[in-house]
Amino acid sequence: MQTPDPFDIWLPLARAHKSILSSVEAALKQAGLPGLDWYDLLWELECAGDTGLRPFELQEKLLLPQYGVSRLADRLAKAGYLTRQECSGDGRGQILLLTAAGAETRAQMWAVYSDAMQQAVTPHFSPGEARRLAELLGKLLRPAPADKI
Amino acid sequence: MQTPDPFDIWLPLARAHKSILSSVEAALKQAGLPGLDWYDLLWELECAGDTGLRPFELQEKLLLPQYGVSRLADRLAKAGYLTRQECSGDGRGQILLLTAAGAETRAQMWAVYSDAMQQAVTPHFSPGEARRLAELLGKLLRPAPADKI
DNA sequence: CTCATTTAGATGCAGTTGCATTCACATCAG
DNA sequence: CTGATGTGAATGCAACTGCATCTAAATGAG
Repeated sequence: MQTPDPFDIWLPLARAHKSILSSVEAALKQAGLPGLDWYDLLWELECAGDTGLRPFELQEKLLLPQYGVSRLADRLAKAGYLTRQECSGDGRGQILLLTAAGAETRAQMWAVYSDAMQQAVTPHFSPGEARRLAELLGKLLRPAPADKI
Repeated sequence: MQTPDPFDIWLPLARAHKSILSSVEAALKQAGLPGLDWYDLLWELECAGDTGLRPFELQEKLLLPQYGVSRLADRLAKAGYLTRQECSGDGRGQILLLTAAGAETRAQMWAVYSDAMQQAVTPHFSPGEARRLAELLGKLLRPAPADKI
């Protein structure tokens, strides 16, 4: 029972990622909608509701660098999809809030996004395989079991 | 037995991809080496040997847009890692060939790349799980079974 | 309180990407 | 041969990214 080659996982994972991503991005562009980076931010803001989110919180949720969030938020604000509100209690900070236009756009994007994803992923698997794959991918995200490092 | 949600696969896949990718890129940068896009191209050229490769062939292998290959090749050429040779038989084309320096760099990169990948992936799985995951990811790449579309 | 350190966020600059266009050669119909 | 169409590759421009740095406010030691 020899150690398996991590590239047997990485190579198909990377290719699958690239190919799914580009098909979804193409569908969004085709529909005249923004890209997935915008979607992810809009979605997090929608989840956060009236409380909004601080940029540094988004940074963790979206796995983006600090300046990435700063500029992404700039663009979304310029598009009217979010507002920056002063942060009571921390003069350095700000709170990002979704606007109605932002929510609207997110909803439109969702229709396209979910449909494209459905087409890109579902046909390849039986329900059992899909469940198993989701489970195994999940293991990549959790911290590794201590005894295997 | 209802249809599974493709996002149960996509979300962990995307997160795993981003997190593995950034840890590997960080390791390469840390070692003062170029990024994975350079590696991929160098590797393909190495596989191609003396025959070399046409840019449009790399385009397919690397899933890059035409201008992406054109510019990536520019940079690699400027670094001395490949040479462009006139293509006998097609006056529009060219043949890209790996140089000794390119091969050397690819080898150095491989040491770092494979080690980082090992650390990022292996600890999360038993050998059986790894095999199964590789197999399932492979299914995402092959054309979908006709009866499931 | 005062000064040093840390944290939230913005930004200038250089390098990279996406898009559309351009150029050059190839191919093919007539 | 001649012009129309197709294909391989480069490039100008605008948008985006990474990096390093910068400002302002918070925190914390003395």
